Order: sequence, then C-alpha cells, then structure tokens
Amino acid sequence: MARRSDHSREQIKEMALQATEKILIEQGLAGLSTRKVAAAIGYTAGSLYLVFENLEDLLLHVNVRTLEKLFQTLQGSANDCPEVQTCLRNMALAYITFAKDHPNLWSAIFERQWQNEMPDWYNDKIAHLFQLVEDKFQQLLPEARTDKVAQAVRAYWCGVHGVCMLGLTGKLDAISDHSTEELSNTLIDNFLFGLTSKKESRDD
Amino acid sequence: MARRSDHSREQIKEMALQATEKILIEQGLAGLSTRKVAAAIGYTAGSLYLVFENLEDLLLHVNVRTLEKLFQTLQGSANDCPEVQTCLRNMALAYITFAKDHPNLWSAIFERQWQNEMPDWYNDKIAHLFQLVEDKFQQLLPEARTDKVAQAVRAYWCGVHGVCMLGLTGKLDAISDHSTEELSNTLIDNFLFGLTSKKESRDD
DNA sequence: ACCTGAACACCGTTCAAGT
DNA sequence: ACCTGAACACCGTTCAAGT
Repeated sequence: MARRSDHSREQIKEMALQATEKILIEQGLAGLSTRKVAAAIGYTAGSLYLVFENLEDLLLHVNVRTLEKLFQTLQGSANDCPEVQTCLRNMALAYITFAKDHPNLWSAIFERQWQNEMPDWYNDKIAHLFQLVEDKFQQLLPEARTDKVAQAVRAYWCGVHGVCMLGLTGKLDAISDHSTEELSNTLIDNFLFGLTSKKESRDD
Repeated sequence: MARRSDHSREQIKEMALQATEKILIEQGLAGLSTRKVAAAIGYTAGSLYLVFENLEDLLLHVNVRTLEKLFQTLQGSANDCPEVQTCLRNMALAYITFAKDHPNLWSAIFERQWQNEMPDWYNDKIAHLFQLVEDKFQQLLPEARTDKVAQAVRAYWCGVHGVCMLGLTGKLDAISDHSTEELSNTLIDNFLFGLTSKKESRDD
C-alpha cells in the first residue's frame, strides 16, 4: 500500500469525526486515541495528521458538533413556553437533560485543558448558544442596559453550568440528595426573583 | 540495588506527595506521570505502587491537601465580616482568588473523571468545606427547614463554582469582558436577595 | 522485606520511503 | 499525491529477580 485514494480528504475527515464521536460515547475521553480512531476507519494514525492538526484539533471538531446538537435542543425548549421565566427554567433543565443523555460528549467539552486558544469558528458557536439565553433576558429586562443584560446572562449560565457539572460528576452525592433539577430551579428562581425585584424597586 | 531502606514508607509517601504537587503546579495535570514523580524522589516508578494504589490514588491524596488549604483560606474569609451576606460574598471571592492563585492544583480536582468512587476520607473533607458555607446560610435563614438550607447552600456553591470554572478556563473570554469577581457578585447578590425576600414575604 | 529493571500494552506525533 | 510503517519519546502498571 501507500496510495489508495479510496476516499477524498473530506470523506476521511467525516469518517474520523464519526469514529471519534463513537469512541467518545462508548469509552469516554480517557479511552480516546488517534490509533483507535485510525483503526476504526481503516487507516493508520499518520493519516489523521493529513486532515487534522492533531488529536486536540480532531476533538475540537467533534465538540463543535456537540455544541450544535445542544443548540438544537435549547432552541426547542426556548420556544413553546408561555412566559420568559418558564423558558429560562426549561432551558436550564434542557441543558441538564442533554448533559445526562450525552455525558461523555458533554464532558469532552470541559474535561480537558486545551493547549491552544479556541479558534474563532469554535467561539462563534458558543456565542451562538449564549444568544439564545440573551434573547430571553432581553425580554425579561427590556429597559436594562445591554451590559447589565450580558452580565446577567453569564451569571445565570455559569450558575446552571456549575449545577450541571457538580451534579453530573457526582461531586455532590456524598453530601446531598437533592436532584440536579431541583438545585437548578432553586438557583434560577431565586436569581431571577432577585434580578427582577431589584429592577422594579431600585431601578439601578 | 534492590533493598535500600533509606526511607520509611511514610517518608516515601510524603516525598511522593510533595513531588507530585510540584510537578502539578509547574506542568499541570497533563504533565504529571508516575515516572516523573519517581525520578523526582530518586526511586523507580514501581516503588510508588508500594505506597499508593495507583496514580489516581496518589493524585487524590494531593487533592485532599489542596482542599485543606482551601478550607483554611475560606475559614479566614468566613470570619472577619460584619454581616452574613458580606461573608458569603467574601467566601466566593476567596474561592475564586484561590483558584486563580493555584490554577493547576485547583484544576486537578475537577479536570479528570475518576475511575472509582471517592473514598470516605475524601468526601469528608468536602463536607467539611460545605459546612463553612452552611453555617452562614443557617445564620441567614434561621427559621428555614434544614433541607431548605442545604438546598440553598448547594445551589449557591454550584453557582460560584460555575462562575469560577468558566471564568478561569477562559471559556467566557470570547464573549464577555466582565471579570469573574463581578460575575460572582451578580450571581450571589441576586440569589441571596431572592432567597431572603421570598423568605420574608411568602415564608414557604 | 524492599526495590529494581525489564516487560507488557499502550500513547501522540513525525517523516522517510514506497507506489 | 497519498498513505504507510517504522521510529521516537513517552505513558501506567506488574512482577520475577536480586539483595
């Protein structure tokens, strides 16, 4: 062998991405390796470096697909709700459900500390996700300054993420029996109540 | 060689822990290996398995030391504050500061997905930490049911952790320029305002 | 009893060589 | 031009063998 051209670059890329996703789902990030991916698609490890920079780059491309799936899910729960607060609560629950349904794909996004800065096409996807939440906060606080809204969105989403992370990795099990969903609602309800009350009474 | 008895089991354990901590601080979790630790203390990798179960066990023992340092820091900021809300805000800021000051030690606690369940001596340390926050919430909501307080503590701490995590790993940089500390205060102030207002008005 | 050193089964990444 | 396969520099873990 040594010149097969059985597949185009794009085909190899797609095969590698699907194989990586499968391994990730089945064996988690710790079970992922370039050699396994290569074997799964019938090539040698070296070939992967023709279509991806390295394992990190490959993983980043899988993660962006996960973010796209997450976007679809959140978008679904962002509509179909009578009032804004319900939407925000549902979106948090949808996020938690997504993480529970795809624990290894979700972990792969946050588990590893990356060598390099995130590329723009990746950051754009995250901004896209945040926009969904930002729209809701815009509705909730129509008169607030844009940076106030941005601040609220981030605080909200960090909080939800923290609940999700500590809940799903079982870091709270030893201490608490409260479900992740309950925790999420407690955090959100109080946060939003604080946010909207202060808005009405003090208007700062 | 092959029988040196230069050091007792306890001494080797201590040397290994210190070497691991040093490597972790300087090179991060990705740069840690049993072979490096062994070389640093003048033994072979095999010897580590006489005093620790495996790398995960070794890391867990380093992490529990980090948790102890964190406990000291939080305890410091838990006293020396006029009112409860200020304490809670200070403790969150102390947590964030600790994470910023010891990024690799802090990450090592959360970065990896563990093979085994956490041992009791580890979970006890975490419970110990939570107790610091729980005491403050007990003061804040003196008439609340114990499980309500527990719920509030966890929601609060998850939120703070989420801010810290997404803030420190730079997962928000692309989107927001708000400092981690500001985010933390936004989350906490609104959460606590919601929590205490509802307590007074509705008393559920 | 204590520790080694080799072995086993893996890694990510590079690149000369083959077609 | 495309892909291999060997090489390099690493891993965690085990365990027979040496003192």
